[in-house]
Amino acid sequence: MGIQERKKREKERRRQQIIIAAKKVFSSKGFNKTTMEDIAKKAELSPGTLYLYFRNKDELFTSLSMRILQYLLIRINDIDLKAELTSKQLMKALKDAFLDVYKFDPLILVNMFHLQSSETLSHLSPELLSDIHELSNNALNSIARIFDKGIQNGEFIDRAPLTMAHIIWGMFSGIVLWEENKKTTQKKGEHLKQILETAFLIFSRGIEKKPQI
Amino acid sequence: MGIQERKKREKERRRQQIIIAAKKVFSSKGFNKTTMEDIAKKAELSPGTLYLYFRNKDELFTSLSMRILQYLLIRINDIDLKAELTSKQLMKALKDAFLDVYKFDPLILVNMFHLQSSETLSHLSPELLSDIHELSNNALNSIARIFDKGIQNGEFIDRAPLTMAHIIWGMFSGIVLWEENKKTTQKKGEHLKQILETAFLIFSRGIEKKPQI
Amino acid sequence: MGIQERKKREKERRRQQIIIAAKKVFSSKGFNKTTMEDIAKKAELSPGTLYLYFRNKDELFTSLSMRILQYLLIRINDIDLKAELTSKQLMKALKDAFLDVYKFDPLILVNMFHLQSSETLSHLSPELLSDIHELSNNALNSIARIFDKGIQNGEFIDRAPLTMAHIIWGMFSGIVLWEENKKTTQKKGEHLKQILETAFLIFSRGIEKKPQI
Amino acid sequence: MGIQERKKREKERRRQQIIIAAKKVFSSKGFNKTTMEDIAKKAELSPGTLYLYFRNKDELFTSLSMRILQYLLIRINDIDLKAELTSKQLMKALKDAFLDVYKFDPLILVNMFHLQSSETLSHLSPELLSDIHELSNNALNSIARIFDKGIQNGEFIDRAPLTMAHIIWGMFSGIVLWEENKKTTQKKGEHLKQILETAFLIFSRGIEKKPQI
DNA sequence: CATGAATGAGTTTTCATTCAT
DNA sequence: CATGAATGAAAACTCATTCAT
Repeated sequence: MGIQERKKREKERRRQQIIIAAKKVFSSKGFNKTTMEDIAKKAELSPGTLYLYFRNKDELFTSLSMRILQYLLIRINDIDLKAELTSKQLMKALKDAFLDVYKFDPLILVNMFHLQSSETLSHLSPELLSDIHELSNNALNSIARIFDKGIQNGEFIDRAPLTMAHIIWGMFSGIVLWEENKKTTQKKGEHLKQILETAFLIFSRGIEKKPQI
Repeated sequence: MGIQERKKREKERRRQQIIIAAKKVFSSKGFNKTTMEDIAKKAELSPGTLYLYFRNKDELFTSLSMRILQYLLIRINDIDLKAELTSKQLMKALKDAFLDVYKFDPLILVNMFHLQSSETLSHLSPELLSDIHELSNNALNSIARIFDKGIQNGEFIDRAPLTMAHIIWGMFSGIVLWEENKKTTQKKGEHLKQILETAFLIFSRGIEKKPQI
Repeated sequence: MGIQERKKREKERRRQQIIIAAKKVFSSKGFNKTTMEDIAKKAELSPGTLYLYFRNKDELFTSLSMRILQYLLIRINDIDLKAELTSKQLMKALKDAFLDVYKFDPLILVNMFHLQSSETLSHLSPELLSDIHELSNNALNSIARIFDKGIQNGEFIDRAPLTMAHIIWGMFSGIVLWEENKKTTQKKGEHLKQILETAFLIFSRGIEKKPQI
Repeated sequence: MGIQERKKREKERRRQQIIIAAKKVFSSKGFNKTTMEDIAKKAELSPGTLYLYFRNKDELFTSLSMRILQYLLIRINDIDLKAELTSKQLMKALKDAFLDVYKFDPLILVNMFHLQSSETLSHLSPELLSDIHELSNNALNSIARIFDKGIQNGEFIDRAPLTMAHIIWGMFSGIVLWEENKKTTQKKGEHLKQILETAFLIFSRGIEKKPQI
């Protein structure tokens, strides 16, 4: 059984290797221009091997997107709700989590939006599909719990916490996408971190009953 | 010259026809999976004809994005700053403008984010490229002017108005993207209008010095 | 409408061109080793063009098989039942038809047996599938009618005419396959025409109530 | 040497295991679409193991065909020519032998006809090739001897007995192939046993000088 | 002996684009 | 202007076979 487990771990490691290679190619070539052969070369594997770990190209790219969701989920869950953090402190922690997600991989967010076509979806295995749903729902629910705490406290305005979660995630990813976009099209772009800081400030003030500053 | 003008108008109309067809196909198949033939079929034209109106596929898709920016710009510019509107009323008008943009075309927004892949942009003609930049800058500047008024008034917190414009646009498009995404992947999705209303509420409270409610 | 019709005819002609090229390649390289590119080259077309006329490789090869069934059907239907032919003469005509089918294309018969796997079938369009069924059923029914005449006459033994049709077709194709097989494996093989003559003699005697010779 | 023999027996048993698995996969997927991995999976072995027992794919498939020839040969040779059987009785025995071959393995017959593609045969080892030839020649010669007896008796018409053997084998295998084919493509098909009975009746009458019934 | 991950050449298939009509 | 058949380069994907463990 030790052997079986080790093999499983190794298989998973290989998958991650490929995903990392794919991410690198994707970052430099863009989604459309990235071929399976490019990825194979970067991963120092043969094209055929990729298909031992991913059913098809769409599934490989989808797995890429899942990594960022997984990372977000981990970071969110790290924000310990049990500890005696004030809502203010929780919001700060949430902001940091999001900024880390961005640092983790600015371009992978872009990739996530390729998931939305039903054409792509139809190429995915049902398991992968439900994994994605579970992941994103978990992440949003975790965020919602943070807001809920503030609402219970009487510190936040009384709106559906899940809706708030959707808004903060939408705001975050929208800003990142838009600014990455600007960066490539106009070769400038405000300093993104600065924009995100302001965005989170506005959001925080927006949900607090008695915002200061 | 009357003839020339009519011809020009007709040419423009045909372009719009194609853009509309492209948008429809794109929304059901996704950017990557949409082929020129798909679009030609939907527009009831031959593939070759598409190339009489658009230099190549990338240019066609870019034109798609420009429509929404154009529409947004028109709606924003309709908000008359000279009139005796309070900042509150201006924010309300801004919200309505965004909601109209969404109603105008929920799916085309998604398309806009495909522009950012640098490989697409490198195929565009310089004119088209600068058109896009001008459009989006104009729109953002118009929004920024609204915020600026509120800041001058002392009603809004004192942050760079252009940054605020970026944030509201990012938030808006991010939420729309995310929810449209949910709709296709999970076949459900909160009622988007509701989410946007809450989002604008939070944003408004977030930038007001003394938020009520 | 004249134009439309001409185009349709030309399209059909092109299809036939491709089928003929495919047949040639198939005959010299064997089914498994024949690639789409081989066929394209032989037809002096590009690989992509093949896919304008056939959905995929299986469909192209299936169309190949249909030609022989079509040819058989034509030849069978040429045998005029109304004419004052004796059963004996009808059998002679039938034999000649089969020998012509063989001369038309000895190897294509082999190809027909690739149709039988459900895996292949699943790649075919439903229309093509039903075309095949219709064709083969028509051919068998036509043959059966010939036998029926002899049975009504009292010249043939009284067995289900359709069963007889199945038997003569099975006998014919089985012998052809087997001998073609021998030819390639053993580089010899009885003279096929001779064997078929004897086979038809035996069959004829077998169904006649009072066989001579 | 007892050990050696046991090892040899075990090796042979394993070969048979693989052949049986191959046959199952082959019958559902067809010759061309069957992969070595499919077979390995069905045999609950790894792909590599297959190559310990068979030089390559073609050799594996050829071995499949040999089984049925071996079985046919055994059954034919069981028909004891020395015993005081009339030609009629011999024909009956022959028919039973064929029906048994069919019952033994209806699908493997199909496989035999894939041997004929010359590209497959060129990959075979010379030993295997001559084994096949020997087997099939033996079987046909045995059948021919039965016919010869009837000819000598004056009961059968005077045609080359080997030709007759080819015809009966072709007829038999052709009918089986055709009907199996029908079964998979049309999901119906006359009852095969009935057709074969009629076929043998017709054949018997066809070769008898004075057919009854 | 057995494994099964890896290979990589070979194949099918796609699709933006062109061009003769 | 409009067509749509044809292109062909480029891409995705397959699978018989090998080999280190």
